[in-house]
Amino acid sequence: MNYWLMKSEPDSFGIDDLAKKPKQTDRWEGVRNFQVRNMLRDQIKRGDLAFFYHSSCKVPGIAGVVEVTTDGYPDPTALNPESRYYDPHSAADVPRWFMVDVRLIKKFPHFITLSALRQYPQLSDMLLLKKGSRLSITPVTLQQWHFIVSLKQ
DNA sequence: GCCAACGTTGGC
DNA sequence: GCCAACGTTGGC
Repeated sequence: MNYWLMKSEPDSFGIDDLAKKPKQTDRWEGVRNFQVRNMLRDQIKRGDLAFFYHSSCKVPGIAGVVEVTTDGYPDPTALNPESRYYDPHSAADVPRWFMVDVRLIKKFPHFITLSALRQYPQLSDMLLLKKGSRLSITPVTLQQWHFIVSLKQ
């Protein structure tokens, strides 16, 4: 079992939007970066856990925990010309983009801000905090995971 | 295969 | 809105 951090812009889809979905589950669609695609296709598995991170907003940070409920499977929005995620280079028989489903496990009672995360030397190696790190999904180590979930809430 | 130009991400 | 950092594209 592995741990991840998944970014979403709360202005378009935040943790409260996930909470309103049936079964508090939704597709994590629209990833269009090859490194992240490879993670979704090959590494992220049903049963993995991930932090739900709010990015590109007034106060970025971790809002809660989600569970990955599927292995990676082809992202149908890539084939839909009406979708903002449409990719004309994608084809049904050769899927180019992948996604997983996620289910809300817990919204943190207190949002953990990015600036707070940066204060802990225990997290200095966290990929999210590395300069220039822009991937929308990053791995989290077991140690980092336990440290963050144990922060006073 | 190189690399300039361009596009995107995302914190600030 | 700015801009650093990084990814992608495409001419050569």
